[in-house]
Amino acid sequence: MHTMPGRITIREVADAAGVSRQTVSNSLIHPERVKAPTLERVRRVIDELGYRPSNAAQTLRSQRTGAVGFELNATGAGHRNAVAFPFVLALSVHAAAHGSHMVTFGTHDERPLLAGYQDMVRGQLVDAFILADTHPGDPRPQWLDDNRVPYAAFGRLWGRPDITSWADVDGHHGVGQAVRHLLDAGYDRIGYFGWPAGSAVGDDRRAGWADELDTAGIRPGPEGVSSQRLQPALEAGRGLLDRIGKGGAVVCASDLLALGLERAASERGWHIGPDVGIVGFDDSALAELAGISSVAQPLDAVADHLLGVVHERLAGGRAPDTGALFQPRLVTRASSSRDPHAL
Amino acid sequence: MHTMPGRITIREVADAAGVSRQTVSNSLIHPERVKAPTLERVRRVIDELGYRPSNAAQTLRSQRTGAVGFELNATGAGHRNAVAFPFVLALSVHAAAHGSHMVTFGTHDERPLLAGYQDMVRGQLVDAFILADTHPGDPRPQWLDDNRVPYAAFGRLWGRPDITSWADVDGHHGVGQAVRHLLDAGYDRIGYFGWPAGSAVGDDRRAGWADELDTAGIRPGPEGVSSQRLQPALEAGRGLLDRIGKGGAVVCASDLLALGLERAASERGWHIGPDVGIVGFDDSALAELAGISSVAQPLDAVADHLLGVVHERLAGGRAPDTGALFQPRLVTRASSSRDPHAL
DNA sequence: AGTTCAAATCTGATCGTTCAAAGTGAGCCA
DNA sequence: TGGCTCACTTTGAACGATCAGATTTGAACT
Repeated sequence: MHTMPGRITIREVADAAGVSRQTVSNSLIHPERVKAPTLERVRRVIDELGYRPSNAAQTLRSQRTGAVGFELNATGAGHRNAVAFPFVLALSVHAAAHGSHMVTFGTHDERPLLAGYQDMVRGQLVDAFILADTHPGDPRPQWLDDNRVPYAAFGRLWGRPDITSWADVDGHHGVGQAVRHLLDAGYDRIGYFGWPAGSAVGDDRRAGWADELDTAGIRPGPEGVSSQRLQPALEAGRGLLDRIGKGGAVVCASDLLALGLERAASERGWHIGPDVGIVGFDDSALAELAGISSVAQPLDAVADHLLGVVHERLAGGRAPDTGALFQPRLVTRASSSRDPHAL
Repeated sequence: MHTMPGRITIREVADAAGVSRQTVSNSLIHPERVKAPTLERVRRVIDELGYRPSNAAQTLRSQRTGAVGFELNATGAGHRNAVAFPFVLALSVHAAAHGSHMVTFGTHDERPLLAGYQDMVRGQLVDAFILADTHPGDPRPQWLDDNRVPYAAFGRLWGRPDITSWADVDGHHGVGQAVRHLLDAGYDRIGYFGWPAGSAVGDDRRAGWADELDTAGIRPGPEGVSSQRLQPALEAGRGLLDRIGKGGAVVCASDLLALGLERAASERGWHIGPDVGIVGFDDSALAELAGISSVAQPLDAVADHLLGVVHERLAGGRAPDTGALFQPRLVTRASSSRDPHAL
């Protein structure tokens, strides 16, 4: 009856239901335009035949692909993709609710190939992009704006208030939460383990620590500094531990730094939690594995928001007046509890 | 002259170059059909206007989207996606060379929604799928085969020799390499730290250890067993260390187990490498961070191969006669060197 | 000049969907 | 009965590309 490799098209459905193509189309998109008995008949046929509208045909007609592009960079593997990976998962989950889907593309180079972004839009592969991990000096937002390529970015463009299509996580507040949590838990000195000054994200997090202690009327504890690698973090962590001493606690700028500190403590036989409190940042797999409390970024909310922003722009709306800041959530584990039995 | 929101279409290029649509099309797909001067003129116009063929139109015409779907599951985050994430990166990078791109979709449920796969094909969102992390009992391959949905899987279907669209990594051989490496490095006892017996992947890796030692004529060292979580691995690691003793080495079924063992050793002040050798499996970020030698899966080769398989099938070819097994590569770090100065 | 033939190029049809506009028929009122 | 409205449904055209088949071009040969 039907041709062998045949996809079910709207025409087959129309014929089987004894109506026109347009009525089938309406049954799906504007059901209120179709009389009840007809609607039901069409729906039954759609169900029976397993009809699904062709995305390609819809795209061609509407000039909208419904796809959002996302770059995965092969170079910054561990460091950059630690955020990008869970984030692309959140995007993929939430895209469905926005009637779209994610198209990922991988790049090798350190610097992104900007022209590639434009080609994908021109080739109607995607309508827009979500950028992850934008950082000061990232050329993408500026270039995409200049070239009218729609996008929304995860990460503030510090120092560029004119670029507003972003969402970010309030690290300042997140670290503040961590400090408060450690004070409540009974630690009497709260130190900070961060990155060298000068990075916008790092400075923001450190300020969250300093400000929260100031608010609480407590003297800042000792500070340690390390780059975002384990060995340096371990070494700097040793020195920091000497200055913190048992009974103190440390908020770290990242889970990696937290892990380095945790190792330094384990090395000298200290019990994490009872002897020294530790809180990391990002709530990555690292923190979960090592049982380290951490500040979790609300990736689902960020992903959902950014998808909303691009769809708004595609629907003709303008760029938002300002970026959106989301509040992170503290995930507590044994590393920030003085009670040795809390596992 | 040109309409405001206007995409550049093949027609605009044709008009600007003074040729027909078909000649433009030929210039891109069958350049040998176009006379040299014409070709050059068309190419110049394409360049000037920045023309890119509409993927939607091409898809509609050819009934082929050029997209390959990939599921990211939100539930098994740490555990399952540890493989899935680097793998989707490899897929995204290699898809370009196959003239296609990856479409990711996220699912919440533990069990995948099989009908969703079929819908995506019916809706012409993707032509086929790549599955990651297939495991015994995974319903997807069988179901996709039954429903004529093209796919290729990363991971053997142990015990189902009739399902052949897969590629996998030869864990047996990889562990064997690790054993040989440790022997060459001068460790005198080689133990194994694995998962409870019964998992196909785990048993395969363990056999690699036993067989390699057998070949070398050396008695198997002690064994430890733990589930794939850090705390149990740490505890089991303590016991295993007692039995291994200084001067021995351990091959682990995963980087996570390796990390647990490494902590157990650090705990008692042993130096990783000089006092006890450790090799993990997967070469994940974990291993890199902790400086643990590990067996790296050739994800690039696997991704490239699987994309080749699906495109072969889409081109009309049949399923391969047999799956493909790729050889992993040992990445050596300080954890498997007796020389304390090798960092 | 006329014929032949291959190379180069062009035209028409098509893929599946949706918008805009046109068509149909029942119900109502004068 | 004719005219009008309203609710529902259908038809034609368009989105942009490519294939198949038609047509033109030009060089070689009679």
